[in-house]
Amino acid sequence: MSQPRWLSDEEQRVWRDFSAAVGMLRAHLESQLQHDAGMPHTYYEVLVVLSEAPGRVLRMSDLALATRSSRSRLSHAIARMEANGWVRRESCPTDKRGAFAHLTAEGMAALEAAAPGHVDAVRASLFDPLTPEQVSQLGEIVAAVREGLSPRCAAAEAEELERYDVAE
Amino acid sequence: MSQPRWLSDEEQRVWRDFSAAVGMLRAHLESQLQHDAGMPHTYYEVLVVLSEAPGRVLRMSDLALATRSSRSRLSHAIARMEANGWVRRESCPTDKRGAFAHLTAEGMAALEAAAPGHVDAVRASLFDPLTPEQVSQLGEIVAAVREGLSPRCAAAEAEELERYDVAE
DNA sequence: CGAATATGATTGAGCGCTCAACTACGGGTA
DNA sequence: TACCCGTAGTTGAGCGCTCAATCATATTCG
Repeated sequence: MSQPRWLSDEEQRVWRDFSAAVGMLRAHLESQLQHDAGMPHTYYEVLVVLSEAPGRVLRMSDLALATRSSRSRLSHAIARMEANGWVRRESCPTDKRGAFAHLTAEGMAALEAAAPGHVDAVRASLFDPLTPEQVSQLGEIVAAVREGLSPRCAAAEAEELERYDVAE
Repeated sequence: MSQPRWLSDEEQRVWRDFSAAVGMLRAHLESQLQHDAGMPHTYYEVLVVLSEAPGRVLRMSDLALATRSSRSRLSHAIARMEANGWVRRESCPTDKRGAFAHLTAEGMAALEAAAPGHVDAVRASLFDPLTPEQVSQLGEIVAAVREGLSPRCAAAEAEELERYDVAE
């Protein structure tokens, strides 16, 4: 750990290309959605998850988990989306702390209006440049990265807690 | 174009995993840099590019190009980084509109302090979960995506201009 | 030359995100 | 019952980003 292990030449090249490609992809999709549908990509993801939930309703916490978002971020997001008429908040009768987020008809309409353009953009910028073989390779690669990252978060949290224990 | 072409099941699965993996990776690296070095990843990239430039100086426009950033974003960023003492602005004598961004010794020190932790995080979260073969596959994939995205930007710009021509 | 246009860079407003409180409620234990 | 801690969700401040407008200087062309 003391001696920094730098990246190999190939790793460095791959990392820089990766960083650039992902950055450009994000920027491209973000701007496409913003221009054509007037929403950021994260809001789009919220609409997608809600639209697939039974009854188009989800507890805030579950929605945050499904969108890999913090509760705070989701809370701010839902506030805006509620102002847009895309979502309605409902309080939970069994747990008075809880809140539901309910997709409205207008929210569903906004999603349906946004989806085709977004899907086209995703295909054009990600899948079209790749061979079918590369698509399947990419599938395994991102699955491995995701796998490696999930426990890592847990470990970081544990370390964080441990630090608190030591400090106090 | 009129009938929306949806993603295949595999494409959808790959896209969602990709989106999740990239999001988690970004969040992880961003928070690591913010916690350990007190800077966002974009500032880190500015420091890297400046540190590799001859004389550690670059024109604002060139720096924006190299970091794939808008001039506006870079201008705001350099303003903060100058306040941090990491960068010094200098006016260009031959073109009075121009400005140079010059990496200071403190900026170099900040980069050197941040680099090992960041590189460790990149390796741990991206390269360690992958086989060497997957790394090389990923290299070709991101190169293809990047390639596909660069002309696409140019095309979008052209279309944008055309729209203005038609409108007025 | 002089007017129109193009280019380099900055600015301010508005938005989404993070972080650290904070409120409010639920569940466990003495 | 009363207390304490954990959980659900919200809030406000601060930051980085985008977008459009602006300023100053180059360049092009009638």
